Amino acid sequence: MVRLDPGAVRRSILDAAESVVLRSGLSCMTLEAVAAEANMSKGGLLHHFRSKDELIEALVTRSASDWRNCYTEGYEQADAGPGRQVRGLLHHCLSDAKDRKKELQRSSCACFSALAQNPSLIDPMRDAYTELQQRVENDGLPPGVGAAIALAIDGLWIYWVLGLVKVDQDLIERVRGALEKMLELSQTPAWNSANPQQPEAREGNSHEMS
Amino acid sequence: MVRLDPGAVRRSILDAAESVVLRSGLSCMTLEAVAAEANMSKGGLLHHFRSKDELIEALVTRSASDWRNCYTEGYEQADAGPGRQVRGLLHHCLSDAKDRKKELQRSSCACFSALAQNPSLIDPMRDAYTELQQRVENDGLPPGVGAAIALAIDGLWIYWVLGLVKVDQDLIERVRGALEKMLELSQTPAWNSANPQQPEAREGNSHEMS
DNA sequence: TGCAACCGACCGGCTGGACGGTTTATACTT
DNA sequence: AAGTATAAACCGTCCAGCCGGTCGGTTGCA
Repeated sequence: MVRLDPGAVRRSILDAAESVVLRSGLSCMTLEAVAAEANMSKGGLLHHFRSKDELIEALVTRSASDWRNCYTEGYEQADAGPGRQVRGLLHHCLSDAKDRKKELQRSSCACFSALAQNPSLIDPMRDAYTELQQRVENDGLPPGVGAAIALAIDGLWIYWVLGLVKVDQDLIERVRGALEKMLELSQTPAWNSANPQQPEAREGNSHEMS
Repeated sequence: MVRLDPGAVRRSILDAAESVVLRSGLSCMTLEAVAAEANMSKGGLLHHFRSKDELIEALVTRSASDWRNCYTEGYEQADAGPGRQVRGLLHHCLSDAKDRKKELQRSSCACFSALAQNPSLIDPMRDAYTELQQRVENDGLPPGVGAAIALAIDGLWIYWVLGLVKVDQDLIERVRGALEKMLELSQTPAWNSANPQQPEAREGNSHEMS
């Protein structure tokens, strides 16, 4: 048995926890179950995570950082110019990179479940999403376009993660096609001459949804 | 004390359960806590729901039916013609009908949490979303457009429900504006002449995300 | 009288966590 | 090289609290 670096054990425990959640749901994510999945005893597990809450927190943190990596990678791989982040998302998140996506799905799914259990741990996740929102707003596109595209991608993603609709490759391609056309047209004069029905005079409330 | 119709008690219990989940998270949704919130004893609660699972199932079912009502109402209120369902969504789901939205948020949030506990209860929710997906695909718009708009709206909705980003009225308006322009342009020749980067030759895999 | 609504005490199983002990690997000493 | 010290990693048992669910009883409307 080769000595692993300390982080590796923690990672393998987190993997185990995700497996348990994915297989049987959050209510089955007991310390014992996680320990068994990680091939160790509960005592050993508690040596690495001082409490169940700490384990859950680590789960969320890792998932947030995975997500952050995902969209920054997408950004870096996209050509420079307006809409770089959005193009990165479209290519990176709707691509066929099966394995990485599987991993992200695992972690996202477990993370959402964990957050349901303890909503106060949402901060790292919110930070990641808020950062993406800002990146996309400052992407050199007309207002709302980047946000709309990012939202659609996230919607698709969450549908998939939660199993709310069957997300097949056809749906992905149709959506991707529509979003790409939107992206392209948003950079032509046609976009600004478009005349969506007048937003009826907004009454002065500035209430926020949340 | 006026005699309430039997459904009313069940509804008030469901309301109580949602309140508990919203206030303290799923892990605090014990029968005792729900009963207390509903001003009755645990025994009384169990008289109306034979088990906790039955309570959760009712929570999910009600939330799914609320959601279904939301988008069918939107449809009915929209003018006939292509994109009716999508326009209904845009108007209905991104509108200022604060109260109804608050209610929907409550039920959605609690429902998602409950689903984390027992994923096998997802069916009614999936049915509602799948139906919407179909309605939107058969809405007389170019392929993908309706789906993309519905997804963006849902993404926004889920962001808000889960508290993943701060969804303020400005963001809503920007997104709504972009989606409405997309909707309009999708019905002009400019849409079909748009030439999104060729989807690279699809390899023959037809794997689905889920 | 009957029946539905409701109460609250109780039970048993589960689970998080504490804890004392054991193994294993590295560091230090001679 | 051999012995020894030290600490980290890990184990398995135990306990106490919690929580879902049961059940016998009570109330109050029809």
